[in-house]
Amino acid sequence: MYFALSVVVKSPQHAAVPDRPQINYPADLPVAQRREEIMKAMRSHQVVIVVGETGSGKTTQLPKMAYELAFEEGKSGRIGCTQPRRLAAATVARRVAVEMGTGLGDRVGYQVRFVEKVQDETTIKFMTDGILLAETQRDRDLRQYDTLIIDEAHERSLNIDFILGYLKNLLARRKDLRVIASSATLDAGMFSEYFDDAPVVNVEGRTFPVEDYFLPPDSEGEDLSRHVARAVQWVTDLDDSGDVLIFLPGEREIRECADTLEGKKFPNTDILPLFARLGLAEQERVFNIGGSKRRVVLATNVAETSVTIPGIVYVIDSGLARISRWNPSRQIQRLQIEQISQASARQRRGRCGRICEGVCVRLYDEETLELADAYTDPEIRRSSLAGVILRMKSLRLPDVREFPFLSPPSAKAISEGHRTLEEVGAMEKQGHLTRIGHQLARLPLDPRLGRMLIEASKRKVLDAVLVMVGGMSVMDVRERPQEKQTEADNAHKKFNDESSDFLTLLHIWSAVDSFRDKKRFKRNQLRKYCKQNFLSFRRIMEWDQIVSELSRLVRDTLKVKTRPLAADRKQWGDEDEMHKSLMAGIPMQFGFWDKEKRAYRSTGGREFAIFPGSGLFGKNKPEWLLAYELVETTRVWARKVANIDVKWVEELLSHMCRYRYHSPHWDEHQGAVYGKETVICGGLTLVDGRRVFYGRVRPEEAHEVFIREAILGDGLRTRGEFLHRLDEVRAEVESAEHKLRRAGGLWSDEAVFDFFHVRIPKHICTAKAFQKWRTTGDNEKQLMLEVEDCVWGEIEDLSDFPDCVWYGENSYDVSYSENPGERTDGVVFEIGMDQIVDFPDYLTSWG
DNA sequence: CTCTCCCT
Repeated sequence: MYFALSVVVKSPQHAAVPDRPQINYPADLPVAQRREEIMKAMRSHQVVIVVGETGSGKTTQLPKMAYELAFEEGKSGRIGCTQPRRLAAATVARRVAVEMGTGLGDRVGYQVRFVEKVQDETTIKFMTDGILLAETQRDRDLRQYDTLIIDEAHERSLNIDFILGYLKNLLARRKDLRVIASSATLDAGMFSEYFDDAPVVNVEGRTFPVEDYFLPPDSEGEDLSRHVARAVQWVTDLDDSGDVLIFLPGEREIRECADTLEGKKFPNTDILPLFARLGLAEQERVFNIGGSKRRVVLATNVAETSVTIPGIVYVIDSGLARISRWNPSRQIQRLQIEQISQASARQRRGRCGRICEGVCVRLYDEETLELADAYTDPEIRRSSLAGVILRMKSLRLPDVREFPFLSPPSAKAISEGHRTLEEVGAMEKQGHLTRIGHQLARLPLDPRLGRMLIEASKRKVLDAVLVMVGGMSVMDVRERPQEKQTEADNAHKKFNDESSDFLTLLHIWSAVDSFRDKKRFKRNQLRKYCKQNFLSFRRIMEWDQIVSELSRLVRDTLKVKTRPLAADRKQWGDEDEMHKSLMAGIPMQFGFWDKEKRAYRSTGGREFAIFPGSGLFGKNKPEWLLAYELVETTRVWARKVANIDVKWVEELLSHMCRYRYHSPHWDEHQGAVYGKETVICGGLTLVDGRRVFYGRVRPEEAHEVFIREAILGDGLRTRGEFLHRLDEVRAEVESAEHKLRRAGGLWSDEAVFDFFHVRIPKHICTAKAFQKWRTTGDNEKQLMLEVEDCVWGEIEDLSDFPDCVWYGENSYDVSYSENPGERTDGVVFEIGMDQIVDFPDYLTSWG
């Protein structure tokens, strides 16, 4: 039931434009009925907001309207239509191509990662929003487009928010550009206000009514699976044939609920789990409708947006979802179960009522729904901003804080993004991109992963690290079906590397690689191998494509050639160098096993445990680990780890280490000043009290210790003439002290220290260097000190304190000492036995 | 002793 709209080609001067195909709008689509209104709004405004629920047909019909309008205005540029997901971009393009009667890739085309079906004459181009974003790097004004349609804007992904902000700026520069933001959200006011009161066109969905029921947990505090079972029973009592879709937060809950439901033995029922990590075959079971059994699908959020399950009559909503939130100050991704927003609840409810009237059973009460957030926080408020900031810098956009984001990110998140970029050497303190930063901006990777590649190229281990980085950027290729967990674990064991999950990736790669004939995979054999070994064929293919793409880009941006990873491990390259390369991207992601705490302690006071999916899980804990990604669920898990040598941290991160030096002392045997060194990085002690040659690290302090302990403390093995002089002077001063009854009151170590300090060159702190200097030229002469050099101020007249007293013909030696309380305290005359008789009495009272 | 979902 289609009806054709006759359209008149207005102006013949655009005859050069290719033949215009007749544009038909399926009349049963609500959006077709709003065509006039939408086109009118587009004629009079640069930006139009179209709000339409699923089934309104906006995704397929808006591009055609924009095409019609562009033709009417004689524009020849493209209409770009973005989609959040690759599959959607491809399938929508195919549909629209059919509706417009052209081949895919001709007038209507699409581009997603790895696939480009676009030619010069392509006028309507569907693409993922990531592709459009990438195009801003090559063409800042997006000149190829006259119109851009941003679909599913309500999803508020990082890409969408960035594109909206970018377009807001671009619209001022390009008055000819037309933008349509299309959203399923009721709150179009926000978008409208954002785009300076852009008109909003509402299009109703083509859906059947859905009844709502609230079935909160019973007063006993029943657990989720019993609660779900009760809801399924409730639905079954109503109708035992309509298919049911149940929204649960995660795989574990799905598994538990599946077990409980199986136990209840509902008649004629298939229990089908559905989540993104599920193997292809198991996912496909969800799409096979028309069987005789009633299907109960237990799904995560995949079923909310990404996967549309046909034939659903009943939705059971647990009201829960795992939501990822990046904690910028701890640099940990939290993945906790949360109450979903009202918008998300509405989306889940909308998954039924598409083929007939539906029922939505909510496992919470009405008040909970009313109290829930209106919208899920947009992704930009929940993610690390390093990548976004890098991209903005590379596009030479103004500061992040001034960028017109729909929801501006927090100051904390912004500064963390900057810090991360600085950490990997992409940005200087002042905020300028470095050479590395510019290179990273050209790689379709998280900046941290890109940094690993750059480092690997320097360290000559690029081929291996390319495979590792590719493996880290795809979902785990290992599959672990519920029924065959131990079987899968056993199959995976042969890939496990005992010290590194990153090497495990290489082991898997090289196993898969053997199914290549030259460059191409022998697909059938590989598929069989994957099945036998519990690997995901699809994700392996994706991995392979990413590695090829990256090696091409690395060749262009880093000007380095790559080669396929060798079959023989011995030719992979230096494994230490590989791990050092990884560390360049995730410098602060290491930790050590704290035996007492029984946990890994990481930088910034963080703690983590090895994720059970790691090959290092349950083994004797390596002392130092490198951890890619910390995720907090039931506890903080490190997903992929490798054993590292703590020395690497110091070697690579000396600029982030704090070095503390203490206990310098003169080592007479070595003839040098040694001390202790403690190295701390991110609050972790890497090295505690390592002996260090002090002259290297603290030359001034070492020089002082040398003077005090080697010279003043008599610690030199080769004593020069000046030291004998020192001894003499010291004795002289000491004697004066006794005469004056001022022990220690004249001699000043500090004065002597100063004497040597100004005369001995600053760099000298070893016996050898000193000896060389002292024996050169007249240097030693400078060191011959006098009494005046060793005392504070002037010495009083000592003529009243003779060392020898004459009486008649006899001379008596006199010594002085200050030993209060002792017999030797005071003046001592040395009188020979033969002299006693002549010793004058008055002398003893002298003084 | 286990973790939502996309994208360049």
